[in-house]
Amino acid sequence: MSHPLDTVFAALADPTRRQILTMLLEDDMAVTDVAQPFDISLAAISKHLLVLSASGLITQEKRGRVKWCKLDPNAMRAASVWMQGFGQFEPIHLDAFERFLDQELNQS
Amino acid sequence: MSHPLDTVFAALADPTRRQILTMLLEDDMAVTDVAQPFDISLAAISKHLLVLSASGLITQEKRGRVKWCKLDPNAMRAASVWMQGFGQFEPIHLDAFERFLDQELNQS
DNA sequence: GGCTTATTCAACCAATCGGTTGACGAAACG
DNA sequence: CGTTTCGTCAACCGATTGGTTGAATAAGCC
Repeated sequence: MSHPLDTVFAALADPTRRQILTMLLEDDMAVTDVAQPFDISLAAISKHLLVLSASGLITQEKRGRVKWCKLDPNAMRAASVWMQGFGQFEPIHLDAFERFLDQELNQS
Repeated sequence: MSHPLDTVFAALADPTRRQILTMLLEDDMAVTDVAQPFDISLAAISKHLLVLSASGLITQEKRGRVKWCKLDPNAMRAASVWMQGFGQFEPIHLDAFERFLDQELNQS
Protein backbone atom coordinates (compact mmCIF):
# COMPACT_ATOMS: atom_id res chain seq x y z
CA MET A 1 0.00 0.00 0.00
CA SER A 2 2.71 2.45 -0.89
CA HIS A 3 2.64 5.33 -3.30
CA PRO A 4 3.57 4.34 -6.87
CA LEU A 5 6.40 6.85 -6.87
CA ASP A 6 7.93 5.09 -3.87
CA THR A 7 8.56 1.94 -5.84
CA VAL A 8 9.60 3.71 -9.02
CA PHE A 9 12.22 5.85 -7.33
CA ALA A 10 13.38 2.95 -5.17
CA ALA A 11 13.81 0.85 -8.31
CA LEU A 12 15.80 3.63 -9.97
CA ALA A 13 18.07 4.01 -6.93
CA ASP A 14 20.08 0.91 -7.79
CA PRO A 15 22.84 1.21 -10.42
CA THR A 16 22.40 -2.36 -11.62
CA ARG A 17 18.73 -1.73 -12.28
CA ARG A 18 19.44 1.55 -14.04
CA GLN A 19 21.95 -0.24 -16.25
CA ILE A 20 19.38 -2.90 -17.04
CA LEU A 21 16.95 -0.19 -18.08
CA THR A 22 19.50 1.39 -20.42
CA MET A 23 20.20 -2.03 -21.91
CA LEU A 24 16.48 -2.49 -22.54
CA LEU A 25 16.47 0.84 -24.29
CA GLU A 26 18.31 -0.83 -27.18
CA ASP A 27 16.03 -3.82 -27.45
CA ASP A 28 13.84 -6.26 -25.55
CA MET A 29 15.88 -8.96 -23.86
CA ALA A 30 15.57 -12.37 -22.26
CA VAL A 31 16.46 -12.67 -18.56
CA THR A 32 19.64 -14.63 -19.26
CA ASP A 33 20.82 -12.06 -21.77
CA VAL A 34 20.13 -9.26 -19.31
CA ALA A 35 22.29 -11.08 -16.76
CA GLN A 36 25.19 -11.65 -19.13
CA PRO A 37 27.17 -8.38 -18.59
CA PHE A 38 26.90 -8.56 -14.80
CA ASP A 39 28.98 -10.72 -12.52
CA ILE A 40 26.26 -11.43 -10.05
CA SER A 41 24.08 -14.51 -9.97
CA LEU A 42 21.17 -15.04 -12.30
CA ALA A 43 18.89 -15.21 -9.27
CA ALA A 44 20.00 -11.74 -8.25
CA ILE A 45 19.20 -10.40 -11.72
CA SER A 46 15.86 -12.16 -11.58
CA LYS A 47 15.11 -10.28 -8.36
CA HIS A 48 16.15 -6.97 -9.88
CA LEU A 49 13.81 -7.62 -12.80
CA LEU A 50 11.04 -8.39 -10.34
CA VAL A 51 11.61 -5.04 -8.65
CA LEU A 52 11.57 -3.29 -12.01
CA SER A 53 8.35 -4.94 -13.13
CA ALA A 54 6.69 -4.43 -9.74
CA SER A 55 7.40 -0.72 -10.08
CA GLY A 56 5.99 -0.74 -13.62
CA LEU A 57 9.25 0.29 -15.24
CA ILE A 58 9.32 -2.88 -17.33
CA THR A 59 6.93 -5.61 -18.37
CA GLN A 60 7.79 -9.28 -18.68
CA GLU A 61 6.22 -11.76 -21.02
CA LYS A 62 6.99 -15.47 -21.07
CA ARG A 63 7.14 -17.03 -24.52
CA GLY A 64 8.12 -20.67 -24.46
CA ARG A 65 10.79 -21.06 -21.82
CA VAL A 66 12.26 -17.61 -22.22
CA LYS A 67 10.87 -14.57 -20.48
CA TRP A 68 11.16 -11.34 -22.43
CA CYS A 69 11.71 -8.04 -20.68
CA LYS A 70 10.70 -4.76 -22.25
CA LEU A 71 10.64 -1.16 -21.13
CA ASP A 72 7.31 0.35 -20.16
CA PRO A 73 7.63 4.14 -20.30
CA ASN A 74 4.55 4.95 -18.20
CA ALA A 75 6.07 4.62 -14.76
CA MET A 76 9.13 6.68 -15.60
CA ARG A 77 6.95 9.27 -17.22
CA ALA A 78 4.99 9.61 -13.99
CA ALA A 79 8.20 10.11 -12.03
CA SER A 80 9.43 12.63 -14.57
CA VAL A 81 6.16 14.53 -14.40
CA TRP A 82 6.42 14.68 -10.63
CA MET A 83 9.88 16.19 -10.95
CA GLN A 84 8.82 18.66 -13.59
CA GLY A 85 5.88 19.60 -11.41
CA PHE A 86 8.55 21.01 -9.16
CA GLY A 87 9.25 23.53 -11.86
CA GLN A 88 12.59 24.36 -10.37
CA PHE A 89 14.44 24.09 -13.64
CA GLU A 90 14.07 24.57 -17.34
CA PRO A 91 12.42 21.81 -19.37
CA ILE A 92 14.88 19.27 -20.64
CA HIS A 93 15.55 18.71 -24.34
CA LEU A 94 15.60 22.41 -24.81
CA ASP A 95 18.43 21.92 -27.29
CA ALA A 96 16.50 19.46 -29.42
CA PHE A 97 13.51 21.74 -29.43
CA GLU A 98 15.57 24.74 -30.36
CA ARG A 99 17.08 22.86 -33.25
CA PHE A 100 13.61 21.81 -34.32
CA LEU A 101 12.47 25.36 -33.96
CA ASP A 102 15.35 26.70 -36.07
CA GLN A 103 14.60 24.14 -38.74
CA GLU A 104 10.96 25.11 -38.81
CA LEU A 105 11.73 28.78 -38.94
CA ASN A 106 14.35 28.60 -41.70
CA GLN A 107 12.73 26.21 -44.12
CA SER A 108 9.87 28.42 -45.24
CA MET B 1 31.59 5.61 -3.41
CA SER B 2 28.21 5.39 -5.03
CA HIS B 3 26.84 7.09 -8.11
CA PRO B 4 25.20 10.45 -7.39
CA LEU B 5 21.96 9.22 -8.94
CA ASP B 6 21.87 6.38 -6.40
CA THR B 7 21.48 8.76 -3.51
CA VAL B 8 19.14 11.15 -5.33
CA PHE B 9 16.70 8.44 -6.35
CA ALA B 10 16.97 6.74 -2.96
CA ALA B 11 16.16 10.05 -1.28
CA LEU B 12 13.16 10.54 -3.56
CA ALA B 13 11.87 7.03 -2.83
CA ASP B 14 10.52 8.01 0.59
CA PRO B 15 7.12 9.76 0.75
CA THR B 16 8.04 11.76 3.85
CA ARG B 17 11.08 13.15 2.07
CA ARG B 18 9.11 13.94 -1.07
CA GLN B 19 6.57 15.79 1.05
CA ILE B 20 9.36 17.75 2.71
CA LEU B 21 10.63 18.74 -0.72
CA THR B 22 7.22 19.99 -1.79
CA MET B 23 6.96 21.95 1.44
CA LEU B 24 10.31 23.56 0.71
CA LEU B 25 9.00 24.50 -2.71
CA GLU B 26 6.87 27.13 -0.97
CA ASP B 27 9.61 28.57 1.16
CA ASP B 28 12.80 27.85 3.08
CA MET B 29 12.09 26.33 6.48
CA ALA B 30 13.69 25.62 9.83
CA VAL B 31 14.02 21.99 10.90
CA THR B 32 11.36 22.28 13.59
CA ASP B 33 8.89 23.80 11.16
CA VAL B 34 9.58 21.05 8.64
CA ALA B 35 8.78 18.51 11.36
CA GLN B 36 5.52 20.15 12.41
CA PRO B 37 3.06 18.46 9.97
CA PHE B 38 4.48 14.97 10.58
CA ASP B 39 3.76 12.77 13.56
CA ILE B 40 7.17 11.24 13.77
CA SER B 41 9.96 12.38 16.06
CA LEU B 42 12.07 15.42 15.39
CA ALA B 43 15.14 13.19 15.32
CA ALA B 44 13.58 11.18 12.48
CA ILE B 45 12.95 14.37 10.51
CA SER B 46 16.51 15.44 11.20
CA LYS B 47 17.69 12.18 9.64
CA HIS B 48 15.47 12.64 6.61
CA LEU B 49 16.92 16.11 6.13
CA LEU B 50 20.40 14.64 6.37
CA VAL B 51 19.55 12.18 3.61
CA LEU B 52 18.15 15.00 1.47
CA SER B 53 21.19 17.19 1.92
CA ALA B 54 23.61 14.28 1.43
CA SER B 55 21.95 13.65 -1.91
CA GLY B 56 22.21 17.32 -2.82
CA LEU B 57 18.46 17.84 -3.06
CA ILE B 58 18.57 20.47 -0.34
CA THR B 59 21.15 22.62 1.40
CA GLN B 60 21.15 23.48 5.08
CA GLU B 61 22.54 26.63 6.62
CA LYS B 62 22.73 27.27 10.34
CA ARG B 63 21.95 30.82 11.38
CA GLY B 64 21.96 31.32 15.11
CA ARG B 65 20.42 28.25 16.67
CA VAL B 66 18.09 27.48 13.80
CA LYS B 67 19.12 25.53 10.72
CA TRP B 68 17.44 26.63 7.53
CA CYS B 69 16.63 24.15 4.80
CA LYS B 70 16.30 25.17 1.19
CA LEU B 71 15.80 23.37 -2.08
CA ASP B 72 18.80 22.94 -4.36
CA PRO B 73 17.54 22.18 -7.89
CA ASN B 74 20.80 20.78 -9.26
CA ALA B 75 20.48 17.22 -8.01
CA MET B 76 16.91 16.82 -9.18
CA ARG B 77 17.82 18.33 -12.51
CA ALA B 78 20.50 15.66 -12.93
CA ALA B 79 18.00 12.93 -12.20
CA SER B 80 15.49 14.48 -14.57
CA VAL B 81 18.10 14.70 -17.31
CA TRP B 82 18.93 11.04 -16.85
CA MET B 83 15.27 10.16 -17.30
CA GLN B 84 14.84 12.38 -20.32
CA GLY B 85 18.01 10.87 -21.78
CA PHE B 86 15.89 7.75 -22.02
CA GLY B 87 13.81 9.52 -24.60
CA GLN B 88 11.00 7.07 -24.16
CA PHE B 89 8.40 9.78 -23.81
CA GLU B 90 7.68 13.24 -24.98
CA PRO B 91 9.46 16.01 -23.16
CA ILE B 92 7.32 17.58 -20.50
CA HIS B 93 6.19 21.13 -21.03
CA LEU B 94 5.60 20.19 -24.61
CA ASP B 95 2.48 22.29 -24.50
CA ALA B 96 4.37 25.40 -23.55
CA PHE B 97 6.87 24.75 -26.28
CA GLU B 98 4.25 24.16 -28.90
CA ARG B 99 2.56 27.39 -27.99
CA PHE B 100 5.90 29.12 -28.29
CA LEU B 101 6.52 27.38 -31.59
CA ASP B 102 3.12 28.43 -32.97
CA GLN B 103 3.74 31.94 -31.87
CA GLU B 104 7.10 32.03 -33.61
CA LEU B 105 5.74 30.52 -36.80
CA ASN B 106 2.70 32.78 -37.07
CA GLN B 107 4.21 36.11 -36.22
CA SER B 108 6.38 36.60 -39.34
C1' DG C 1 22.83 32.79 35.82
C1' DG C 2 18.97 29.83 34.75
C1' DC C 3 15.10 28.39 31.78
C1' DT C 4 13.60 27.43 27.19
C1' DT C 5 14.07 26.40 22.40
C1' DA C 6 16.47 24.18 18.39
C1' DT C 7 18.85 20.44 16.82
C1' DT C 8 21.81 16.54 16.88
C1' DC C 9 23.96 12.36 18.90
C1' DA C 10 24.02 7.57 20.39
C1' DA C 11 22.15 3.37 21.14
C1' DC C 12 18.83 0.37 19.97
C1' DC C 13 15.06 -2.14 17.19
C1' DA C 14 12.45 -4.55 13.52
C1' DA C 15 12.07 -4.68 8.64
C1' DT C 16 13.90 -4.45 4.12
C1' DC C 17 17.68 -5.02 0.67
C1' DG C 18 21.12 -7.01 -2.32
C1' DG C 19 23.47 -10.76 -2.57
C1' DT C 20 24.54 -15.96 -2.19
C1' DT C 21 23.64 -21.04 -2.75
C1' DG C 22 21.17 -25.29 -3.96
C1' DA C 23 17.08 -27.38 -5.38
C1' DC C 24 13.33 -27.22 -8.38
C1' DG C 25 9.91 -26.94 -12.64
C1' DA C 26 9.19 -26.47 -17.27
C1' DA C 27 10.31 -26.11 -22.06
C1' DA C 28 13.51 -27.43 -25.98
C1' DC C 29 16.93 -30.54 -28.14
C1' DG C 30 18.86 -34.92 -30.06
C1' DC D 1 13.57 -41.00 -23.45
C1' DG D 2 17.62 -38.24 -21.18
C1' DT D 3 19.89 -33.91 -21.02
C1' DT D 4 20.44 -29.21 -21.35
C1' DT D 5 18.76 -24.55 -20.94
C1' DC D 6 15.83 -20.90 -18.81
C1' DG D 7 14.23 -19.05 -14.90
C1' DT D 8 12.31 -19.03 -10.20
C1' DC D 9 11.98 -20.49 -5.32
C1' DA D 10 13.52 -20.90 -0.58
C1' DA D 11 16.56 -20.29 2.93
C1' DC D 12 20.07 -17.80 4.57
C1' DC D 13 23.49 -13.74 5.32
C1' DG D 14 25.32 -9.08 6.47
C1' DA D 15 24.34 -4.24 5.70
C1' DT D 16 21.18 -0.54 5.44
C1' DT D 17 16.81 1.83 6.57
C1' DG D 18 13.27 4.27 9.12
C1' DG D 19 11.88 4.67 13.30
C1' DT D 20 12.25 5.11 18.57
C1' DT D 21 14.06 7.01 23.01
C1' DG D 22 17.09 9.73 26.23
C1' DA D 23 20.94 12.52 26.78
C1' DA D 24 23.86 16.22 25.01
C1' DT D 25 25.09 20.62 22.78
C1' DA D 26 24.29 25.28 21.72
C1' DA D 27 21.99 29.60 21.20
C1' DG D 28 18.44 33.03 22.75
C1' DC D 29 15.51 35.07 26.55
C1' DC D 30 14.26 37.10 31.17
